[in-house]
Amino acid sequence: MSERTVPRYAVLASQLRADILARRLKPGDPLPTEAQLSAAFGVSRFTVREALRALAGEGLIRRRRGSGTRVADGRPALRQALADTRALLQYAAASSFQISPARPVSLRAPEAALLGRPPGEPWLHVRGIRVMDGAAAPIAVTDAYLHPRFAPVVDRLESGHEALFSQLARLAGLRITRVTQEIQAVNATAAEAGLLGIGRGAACLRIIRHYFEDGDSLVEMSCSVHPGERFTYMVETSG
Amino acid sequence: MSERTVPRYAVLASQLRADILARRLKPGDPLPTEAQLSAAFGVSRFTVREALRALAGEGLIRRRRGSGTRVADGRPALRQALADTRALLQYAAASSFQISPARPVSLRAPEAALLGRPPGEPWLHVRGIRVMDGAAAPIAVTDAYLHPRFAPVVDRLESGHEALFSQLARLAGLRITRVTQEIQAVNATAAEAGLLGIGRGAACLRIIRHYFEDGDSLVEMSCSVHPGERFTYMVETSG
DNA sequence: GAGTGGTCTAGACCACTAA
DNA sequence: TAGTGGTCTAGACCACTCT
Repeated sequence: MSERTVPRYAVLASQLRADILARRLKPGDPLPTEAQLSAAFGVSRFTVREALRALAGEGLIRRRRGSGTRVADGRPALRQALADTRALLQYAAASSFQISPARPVSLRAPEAALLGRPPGEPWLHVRGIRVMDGAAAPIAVTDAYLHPRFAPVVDRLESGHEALFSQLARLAGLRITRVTQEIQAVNATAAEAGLLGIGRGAACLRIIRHYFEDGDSLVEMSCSVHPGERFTYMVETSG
Repeated sequence: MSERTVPRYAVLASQLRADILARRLKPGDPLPTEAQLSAAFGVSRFTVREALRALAGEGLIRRRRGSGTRVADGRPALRQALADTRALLQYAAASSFQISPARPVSLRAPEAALLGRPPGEPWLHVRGIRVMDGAAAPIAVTDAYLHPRFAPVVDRLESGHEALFSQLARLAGLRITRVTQEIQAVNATAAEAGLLGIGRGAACLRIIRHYFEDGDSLVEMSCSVHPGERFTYMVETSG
């Protein structure tokens, strides 16, 4: 009765990730060596390395030849929060999202251009406001567009901590394999300024995301606007 | 008389990358299968996969189980330009950078806070303006801070297409292993607006980068300000 | 059913770090 | 010098796509 289709390296990575996020392994602490992990979990060194590669890609650990592997220091919160679709979930978990009821729209010219889609295309529109846990002012206003095929389930979408695409995964078997993001600086419009509680013209980060399913079909788009002074996007890369 | 210390997968990746960037392989074109590449280059499948993994990470190719590997479509220009330090070089190659002479500074309070360093710390400061090839208006004004140990060579830094850290690699054996980036939206100051030819208060992307060498020693920092309407930061992730 | 990429094993040698 | 992570080989089985 063993699990299937979830790779062993992913299981191992989740376990180590949980240890780090729960601070059972603290910043600076050494991880077991590859040989030790390999023996302890009864998997090959390849599998161990795949797991550690994932964690390194998320910025959670740091590796050095000859020296070893240690838990990365630095803020554990939003750092590299958007490294991959798994990490996107963690980001969503630290904030909550108040959404409006979904309604069908056909893209008008300006939003079509913004999203890079043909005008008139049908989508399901949801407007959401994101607030970090414990904070008062919102960190984003988001316009999300869902593929019309989700029409039967959009009424069951809920506000809260769970990301939209995660809810859709549960409700409709959606499986995102790729996300593109375009990040730009824009001056807040009057409407955005009102929603975010900032001055008109204040600098904002606008992040346009396109979510693709297996086989490159576009299933969700979103345009988020974050107040400049309340939001920093962090990326870390090694190579 | 073979090369050393440059891994075979990196050689293979460079070769395929060059084919793609030179459009000998066009968007949508299929790449040879892993087995074919393995046979053609006389390396194991592992080595082929490491090379392809690198290209996929840069957003240059797209892979699908059962289906094959194809050159990614979409703008080849700045997309995922900052995926890793190698790609950073390509980004620098498509633009040129006019720099001022380096001079020693000790960080004043505001810039120290911005860069996350203690006030008074000694660095070598270089101011640079970046212009895309063939364009008139600049896409960035950058303040770079180099580690004082580079003092003997900073006079040999040149304007042009080569990135600062790449020049330092050549001149002083620098080897960057990690880069962190913080991206924020800010309103242009009067000084920035003047340098960039935009209106005061226009939304700009500010990217603060920290460059680390082997062993986590900080060797370069930079703060770049890009006009919002001329610069988009793109990220693509799969998982 | 043939062929693709994804996962995984059991080895090996090497570059590098630290003691 | 002993031990680390980085590279690499030669296999294997599987999930998936395409026909």
